Amino acid sequence: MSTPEENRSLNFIEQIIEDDLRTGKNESRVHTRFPPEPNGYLHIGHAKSICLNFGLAKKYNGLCNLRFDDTNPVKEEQEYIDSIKADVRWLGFDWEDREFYASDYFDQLYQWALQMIRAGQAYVCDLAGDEIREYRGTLTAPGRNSPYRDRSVDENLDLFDRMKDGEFADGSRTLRAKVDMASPNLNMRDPVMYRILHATHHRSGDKWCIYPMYDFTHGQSDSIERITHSICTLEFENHRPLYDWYIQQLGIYAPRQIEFARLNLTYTVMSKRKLLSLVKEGHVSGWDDPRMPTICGFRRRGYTPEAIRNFCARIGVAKFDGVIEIQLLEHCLREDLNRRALRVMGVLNPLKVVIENYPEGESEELDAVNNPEDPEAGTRKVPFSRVLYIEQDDFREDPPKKYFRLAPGREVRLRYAYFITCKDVVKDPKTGEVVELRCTYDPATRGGDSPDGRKVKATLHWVSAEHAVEAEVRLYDHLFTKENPEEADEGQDFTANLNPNSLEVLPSCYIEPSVAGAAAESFFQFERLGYFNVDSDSTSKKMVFNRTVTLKDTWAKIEKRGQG
RNA sequence: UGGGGUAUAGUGUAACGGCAGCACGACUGACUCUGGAUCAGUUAGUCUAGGUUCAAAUCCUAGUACCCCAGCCA
Repeated sequence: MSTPEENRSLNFIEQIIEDDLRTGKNESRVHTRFPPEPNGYLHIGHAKSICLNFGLAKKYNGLCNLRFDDTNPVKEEQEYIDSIKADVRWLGFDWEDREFYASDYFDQLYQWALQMIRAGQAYVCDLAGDEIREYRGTLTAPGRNSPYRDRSVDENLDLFDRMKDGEFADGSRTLRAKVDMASPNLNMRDPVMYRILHATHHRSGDKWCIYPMYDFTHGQSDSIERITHSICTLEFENHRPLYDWYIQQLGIYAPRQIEFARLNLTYTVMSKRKLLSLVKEGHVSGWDDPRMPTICGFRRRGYTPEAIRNFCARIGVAKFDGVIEIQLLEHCLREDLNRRALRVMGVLNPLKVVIENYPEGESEELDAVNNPEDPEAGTRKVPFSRVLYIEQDDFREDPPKKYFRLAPGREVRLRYAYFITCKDVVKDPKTGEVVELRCTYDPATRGGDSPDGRKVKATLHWVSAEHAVEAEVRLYDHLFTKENPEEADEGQDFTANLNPNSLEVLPSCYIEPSVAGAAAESFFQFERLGYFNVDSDSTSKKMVFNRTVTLKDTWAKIEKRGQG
């Protein structure tokens, strides 16, 4: 038995594995697998499973397979297989040559079905779908045996053969395991092993018109691949007795199924069915819409694989079915991006600033550091001239208490440039809106420090109007307004909780010229505005940036507190 | 009136009969050419009721709450 010291900080799966390793089970091998059904794109919940399965294999010097659980041809497509492989790779995992398909086991599975028929453990059932349901009984009442349960082996063999040969219509017959119609576990009440499906499979084509069910496939696939620990989510707990039963009847290598709680995140949904409907009903632009919790959605949004992997490591693995706050994921991203994102200056909502005492038609270049946290990131030149843009939020005509930024008569620093003082405010005569600031600069403060030791309370980011890159910026908010959109009001569609303000497009933003030509999916922190990612999917002529995540905004907090 | 699971600060996760710890969040303060970051600090927890024990989150008993299962989906 294990001692507490050895087990400290291991999750429950690691404890099982280490116990197995100690007792020499499975020849002391660790072999896991990630087994998606190719019927949709991978989401952040799959990332948890991927990190777990590949992570465990790596930690214990084992292997992890990629296996497509493709036993239902009507839902599966090659497009999904391709996206799944791309997403797993992007996350940073490698299945090497171990890319498997349950459909490659169809022949073997068929032989095993024959073996069970011969052993009197399986029979062809002529009951229709609703009849099977009726015979199954309910949660509290036992089921009844099918009238076809006692067919002879020969008749079963003959019928099953003819099922395979396409003699019968979809739904007219099934192959069922003879287990126990009175079992309290409904999965054991003579589960269907094979159904008739005259459908073209994305890989095996029209070779088969009968397809094995999940339960008759998964454990055997694990067994064939000699998986030691078959890790799946909690809803399969009720299937474990069947998983074990098939393997025992067949007398084949027995992997161990272990269940853990799937990931739930606040302000989003995770079920493939719901994500599919968001795509199909046009609530989002596609599976890779930056608001989607899909892996490719997060990628386009500007999440890094490192951040997602780190997130998966932090949330841990347990059997408690809870909900993780999205703030933790955002924290992991900020943590990563803060280290690596280049800082550039950008203005989302421009306010024109004219430096009255700066000569017209002239400009100069100033040195700016690329990342204050990383000296190796170096410096760059930023052009300065008479007409600039600053952020509208950085000026208040009538500043509230504790507001340190620009206001009439006030002096602030333009980052890496000069101290400026606001002398005058120009308003639109019709709307009264502030449209321009007239300022003066102090040439002695070049670079951002005053030789006389004068201090300013705020530092603003800015861009030179004539040099700036015009860009389109997309600001994203949570996809749903509710923390748990699944808990929609009784009978209400979950889409009722979609956030109508989840996407805001700012068409006329100005970014300093150093970003020009930046590669897609590179990221920046626009000083104080958040982290941004160059969008790879842009059809606009301008550069398009997605805001990946905001910085923590202390001013918003101060303001809020003032009101409260 | 069935079966299978799960309960530890707001959230997630440790502690495996011996000081309830960590992270995120929230709140204070320091520092700062980003009101960011960083640093320091504060906050807050064992589902309930009994029992065993010198000692219980942990073992026992009885409850309670929540999740999953009646697809020819996975």
